[in-house]
Amino acid sequence: MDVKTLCLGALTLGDASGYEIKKMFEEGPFSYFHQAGFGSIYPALNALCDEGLVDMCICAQNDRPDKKVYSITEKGDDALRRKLQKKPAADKIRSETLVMFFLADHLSPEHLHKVYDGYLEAYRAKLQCLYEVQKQEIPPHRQFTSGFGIAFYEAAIDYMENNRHLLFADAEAGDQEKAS
Amino acid sequence: MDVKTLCLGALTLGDASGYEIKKMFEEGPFSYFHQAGFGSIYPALNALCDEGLVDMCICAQNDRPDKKVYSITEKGDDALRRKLQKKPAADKIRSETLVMFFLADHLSPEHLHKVYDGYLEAYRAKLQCLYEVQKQEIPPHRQFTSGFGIAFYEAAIDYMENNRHLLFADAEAGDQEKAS
DNA sequence: TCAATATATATCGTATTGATATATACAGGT
DNA sequence: ACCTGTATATATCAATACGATATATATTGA
Repeated sequence: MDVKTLCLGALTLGDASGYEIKKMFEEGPFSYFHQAGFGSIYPALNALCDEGLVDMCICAQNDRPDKKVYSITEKGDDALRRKLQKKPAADKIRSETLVMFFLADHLSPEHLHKVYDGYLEAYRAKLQCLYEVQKQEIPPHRQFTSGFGIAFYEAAIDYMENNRHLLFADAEAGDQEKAS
Repeated sequence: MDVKTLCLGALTLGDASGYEIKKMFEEGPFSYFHQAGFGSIYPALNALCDEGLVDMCICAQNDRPDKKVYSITEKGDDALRRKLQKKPAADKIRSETLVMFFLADHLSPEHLHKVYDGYLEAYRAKLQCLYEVQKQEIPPHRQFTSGFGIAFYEAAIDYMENNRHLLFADAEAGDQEKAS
């Protein structure tokens, strides 16, 4: 699924600028199952415009820089439906933090603690974002999607809190030896 | 975290060929938190070899094609430790399936059912892989890591089974109208 | 014998990432 | 008044990664 398809999907929620689409991936409804950066969103929107799948109009703002607002066309909606009719690719997860946990014996205990604390905090923040999303009135299939994210984050936070000792077992064994 | 670092990390578990490293990402211990394809693994191993971070020896096999077995050097282990001492980037999840669920109103009910069934099945298979990993004798910090994956997959499967009705709510409302 | 599958490496065009540049506007400190 | 930092907003580009394809050997089952 390329960024062009993702942008079309984002625009089915309403007209938006490239910057606003980026925020949907950063802290909005898409944030826990996909992401895209400016370097792929802006070229994608330009390409979609050239293909007639979205319309663009420049919107002047008083208190902020001007923005380009995009809206999906009927042709764009058809193209999106065609692209979504395919078999989805397998999920791709890339967690540098879990790589570090997996190789914890190659990290200093201080760094490992910092990484653990930062990860828990990031997950709690993400969970709060999702609670906000689900407060709004949304159709059932999107309740399902944001509920999925909530279930995932809650399980992850719960697991981390209750199994902390496994991760720090080696370091704490070292501490005990020092103390005795 | 680039593929070179990931390959170094994989080689801390023991000597391996490029093909074997790929399998670690596909169904092995790395499979639920990172992935890499041949197109990045083979060039990465060649680069690591040129830099002296891994050694390579060609291993002739009777019943299979020859393979190139790589092993991490002391210099490679130092380089890995240095790279792991940095702050990890935020997790990146890309799930085409969840994009489809989010845009379920743009899918045919038949396709949506197929995608749902396929996703559940894939998650159950992944969970079985992780149960196998955890059966083996592994140090506590790696029990933590595979346990994290198990907690995630169990929560996801549980959520999907218990909230199915939300995803298919629109389609079933349509069915009821037809039936009445 | 033929087709399919698993093992094994390699390459290449395309797409994405991540960093950087540019610019406007507002808020807060000195 | 001036400087810094932050938020908004768009754009570009080199380095990297992806995904498809090609090639080759060996085993298994029809």
